[in-house]
Amino acid sequence: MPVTGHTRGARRPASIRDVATAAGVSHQTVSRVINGHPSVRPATRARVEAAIAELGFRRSATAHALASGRSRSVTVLTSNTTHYGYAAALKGIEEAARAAAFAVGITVVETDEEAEVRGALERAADTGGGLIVIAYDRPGVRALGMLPEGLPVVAAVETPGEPPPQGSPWVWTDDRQAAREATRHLLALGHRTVHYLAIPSSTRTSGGSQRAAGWREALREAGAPVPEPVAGGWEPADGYAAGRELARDPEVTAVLCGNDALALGVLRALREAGRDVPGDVSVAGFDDAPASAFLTPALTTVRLDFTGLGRACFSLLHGLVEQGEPVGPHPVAVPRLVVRESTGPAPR
Amino acid sequence: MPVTGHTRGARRPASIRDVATAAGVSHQTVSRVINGHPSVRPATRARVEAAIAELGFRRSATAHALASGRSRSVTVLTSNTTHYGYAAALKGIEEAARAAAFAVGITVVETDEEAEVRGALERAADTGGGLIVIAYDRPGVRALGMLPEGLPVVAAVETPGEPPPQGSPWVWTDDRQAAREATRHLLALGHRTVHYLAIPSSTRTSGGSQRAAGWREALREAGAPVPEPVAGGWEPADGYAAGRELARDPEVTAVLCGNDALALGVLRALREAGRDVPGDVSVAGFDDAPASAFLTPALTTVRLDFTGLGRACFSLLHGLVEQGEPVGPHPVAVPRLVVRESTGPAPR
DNA sequence: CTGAAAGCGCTTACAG
DNA sequence: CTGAAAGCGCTTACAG
Repeated sequence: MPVTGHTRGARRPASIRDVATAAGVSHQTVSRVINGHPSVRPATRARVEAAIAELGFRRSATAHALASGRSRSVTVLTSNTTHYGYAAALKGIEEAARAAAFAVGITVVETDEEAEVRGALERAADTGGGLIVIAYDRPGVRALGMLPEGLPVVAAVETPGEPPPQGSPWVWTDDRQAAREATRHLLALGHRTVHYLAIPSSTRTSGGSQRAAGWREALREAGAPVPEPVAGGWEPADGYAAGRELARDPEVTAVLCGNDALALGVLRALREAGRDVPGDVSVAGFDDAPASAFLTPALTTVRLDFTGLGRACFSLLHGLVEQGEPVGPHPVAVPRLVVRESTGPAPR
Repeated sequence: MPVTGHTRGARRPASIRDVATAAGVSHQTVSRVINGHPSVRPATRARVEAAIAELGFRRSATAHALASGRSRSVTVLTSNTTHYGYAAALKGIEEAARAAAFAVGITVVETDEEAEVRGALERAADTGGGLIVIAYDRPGVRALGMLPEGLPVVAAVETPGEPPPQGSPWVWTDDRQAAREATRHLLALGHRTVHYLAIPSSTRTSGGSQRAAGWREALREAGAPVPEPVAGGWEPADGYAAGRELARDPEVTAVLCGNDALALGVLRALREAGRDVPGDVSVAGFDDAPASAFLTPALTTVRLDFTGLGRACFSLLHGLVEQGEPVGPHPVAVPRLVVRESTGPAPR
């Protein structure tokens, strides 16, 4: 038989009314002091604060949310929590949220199906908190397209190019420029062209991301041939599979990968095929994941500050919900190419 | 001037009362149908359901939580969200929670300071949901020691050895046995002994974890000398630093690492020092992270099903809050040693 | 500066 | 099988 009642001695958490009684004021006054309202006499405030301390009172977040319609919380909508960039952004959001005493919820949306996305959005709206959407891929972009009105949201996007929904602040890093730089680096090494191994992007085609765009631009600027981008995935295994194909083609001497995990798989495939890196082919990645500097060969890659981006997302959101101020789009740390051992002069 | 009122035409979400009016019943009856209460006449139920569909009604999770004192949510308390094991466990929890339509919150606790841990616990309790604590390290273990009563909690622990707090279900993998196996594997290859590079553990000393215990047991069983465990960290950079030291000692021919990330750093350090793996020294890891099979040499490691463990945690918690049933400790998938290229016969 | 009233959207006994 | 009442713990106008 399930026990429902409280055991004697089990302390029900103190409510605002318990505090009021203890301090000899109305619960309304208690509400004022916990909300930092200015018009409370110092002596009154002191009494209330003493009662709060004594009873160990903590305001119920759920009651607060219901009554006020708002809550100190943020939910992050993402399609994934483990891939390096996503995990790092989540980490940045969490750190900033914790510092601001905001609760963080996470809702992952795996597809861009309307019902699934809508459900996630409605649940987020119901919390009375804010929303951060990681819009690097289809589910995220879809969510941005169907935001319920009144929901405070900031998004981490690939590019601020598309029309911002109802003036929501967007945060991004200049992936395109970074890809262009990485490609130029490879071209400057004497490679005739650079092949691109793509991660799934926010657009339908694997060649539609900002990274792909930057790569393509650099190639065109240099008058180099533009090979078809090859569709990769997220994981080393995907890179390995693609790498085996790439290894067969003696024409490929340089490959830029959409992330470091793919590059890692490519490295392995190349080695198995007997092609030396960087002697025969150069490989570069994106992210600068913690492992990348310790691979052999150490990976040339584009350092992206996802954690900083996460923090920026949160601080923008915080401004939005606290001050209600309109906040503009907001770029963060510029990506930086880190040249290590996996890229070198073109063969011959 | 902040706009407070609703714009004309902006739809306030339908409440239980709106539905009641539309269906010609009391809001109480609406409550019954949305909660699947049996005693509702089919015709009545149908009318209510039609009204729900028409108005697009969704029950407010926060009102539900306040009124009932319970909510369909789980908060996971962890010290980290990015290290492989933690991230994978979180992923498992999230997937299972999503399938059960539970919201998931995450609160990270970086230290085992009492105030910090207590705060996190109280916030979790306030949600009216359940708690999953990842207790592989000090913050988590500390949390288990100060659980508020009445909070449904399940923990992922290193070992079920310590006294379970108020009969909470614990989930674990047999890390000790796994470490023992890995160590035996190395010993069987002819190594005189095996060095252990530790991740931070739930106990004060780096040699206090279950992994360390299993390693030590295997050594003792074999009558091999037991070297002092070396304190590592979590990241490849930590493994690299430790690896440089290890590389100096010609006596070390086999090293077991507390996780794959450390092993990756050790691999690099060894190579830089001119020591061949596995020719001169064998290296094994723990986790079987996605990258490990694609390193060169491919890493011998212990495969741990963290995602499954996360799922198990959630399902236990689900049982706890839905059926109120007491649930016992619960082991999950046995770890499995995966032998690849980084371990081989002892030199000479 | 402070209090009495009403209400946020639901649930929980209690009647019928 | 269904409804009227009270209440979850807070906040929001409204008075004074």
